[in-house]
Amino acid sequence: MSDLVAPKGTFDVLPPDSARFLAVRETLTAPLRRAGYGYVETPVFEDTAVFARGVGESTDVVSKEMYSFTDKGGRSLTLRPELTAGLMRAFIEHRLYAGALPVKLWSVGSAFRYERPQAGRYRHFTQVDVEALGVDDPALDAELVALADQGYRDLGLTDYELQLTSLGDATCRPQYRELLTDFLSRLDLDEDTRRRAQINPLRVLDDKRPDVQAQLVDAPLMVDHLSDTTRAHYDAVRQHLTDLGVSWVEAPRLVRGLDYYTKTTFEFVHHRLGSQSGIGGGGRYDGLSAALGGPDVSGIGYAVGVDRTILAVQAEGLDIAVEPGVQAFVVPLGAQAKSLAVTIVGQLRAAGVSADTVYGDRGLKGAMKAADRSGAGQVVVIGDRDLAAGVGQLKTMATGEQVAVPLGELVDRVRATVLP
RNA sequence: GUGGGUGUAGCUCAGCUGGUAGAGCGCCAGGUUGUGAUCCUGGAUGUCGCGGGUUCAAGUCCCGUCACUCACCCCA
Repeated sequence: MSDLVAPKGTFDVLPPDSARFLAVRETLTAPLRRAGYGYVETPVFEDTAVFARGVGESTDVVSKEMYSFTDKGGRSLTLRPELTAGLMRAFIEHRLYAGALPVKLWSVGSAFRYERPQAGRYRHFTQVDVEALGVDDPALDAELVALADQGYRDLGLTDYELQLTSLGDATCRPQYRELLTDFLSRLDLDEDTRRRAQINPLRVLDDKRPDVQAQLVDAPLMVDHLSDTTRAHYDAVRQHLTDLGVSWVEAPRLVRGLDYYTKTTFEFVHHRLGSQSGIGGGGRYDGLSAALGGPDVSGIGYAVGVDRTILAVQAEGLDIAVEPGVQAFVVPLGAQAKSLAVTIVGQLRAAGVSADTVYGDRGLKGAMKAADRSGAGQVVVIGDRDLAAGVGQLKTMATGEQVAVPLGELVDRVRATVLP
């Protein structure tokens, strides 16, 4: 084998599995298009400052997981570790905030983080990203959450839950943070955790270790210390979700690793995925636009991990999008028939029928085997004997029946049989 | 960054206490010089992850290394 392999933590998506990848991406994004969200593409790399200022210097993502490099012009660029900051940068750069609000956008694409690979965690992964910018309305929070949920349900997923909480805002979070810091300072924690408590005390709350959790049972929770406006916002979001028929569980210890989240915060957790169980998540962010030099507007968004969602689909045994193959196949015998076969295949395709033929030297048996594998229901066999008679043999694979059809009528006949 | 497991054919894996590499599936061909999916027969494909050591002899034992994988951490 060659010593050239896909980089650590990356993988290739190949047929037939790639059909599942396309189908999942399509199903997850269809609800967004139905809800009036517009498609956006932004660069895969951005000025490093977009993420440093947007995602937050204190986050693990920025402080140790970014693929940053200096280009030949001396610019510091970074492969995007998530899509939200780049979309927000575009929102500001093109002054979309000056138009009708909210601005509803979606995107899908690659993101990169330098992490230790694990089940469901890759250095290159694909996210569907959705943002509704410029309006702070709990109904909009609920819409986004419901759209994410709809995507999962359309895939047939059932063994997951929506975890929901509120992270407060600029007025109540600092107060709560002090309370929590004070509480944590009295606990018996290892040095790593202590350091984490200083950088972002909220993150200690979702530590998975039992001994840590045991100490946290009496920890103060953000939801108990929300300001009146934040409380009202959160209550309204939950009421809207109920009205939309979306179920959730309260997750007062839910934390997000990105600094910009405020108020509504949520995560979809799948139950059969091992430790990387979050298949999507997001929340509202009040400070992100301003942090990137834009106007002080609020926004809400979420990201769905396409790769993890595929793992969830497989874990639930949902057989999505088996490769359909082609509808028709042409088997030529001899050089003369071969050029006719190429022509017929071209005509079939132009007529909207998916079709294929054999390439390379194959005997009839091998060619029929290829026809079988192609999934074609209708197979045209043309040999010298048929050419002399001016016909092709049209075979229905399921029944084995075969009839002679005049060459001039073959394409129409196949199309009539195959297309509704 | 820390810890556990695993590396043998395209895939899934077997290979006992060291004796010179196998099965099933898949692929190709023949049986059927004009017919697939079944059946029968045959064939191709391996630096046994890599490097070093012990030994007459290493897939097997020892050391190192890399990769994959799972968990912590982190998060989609």
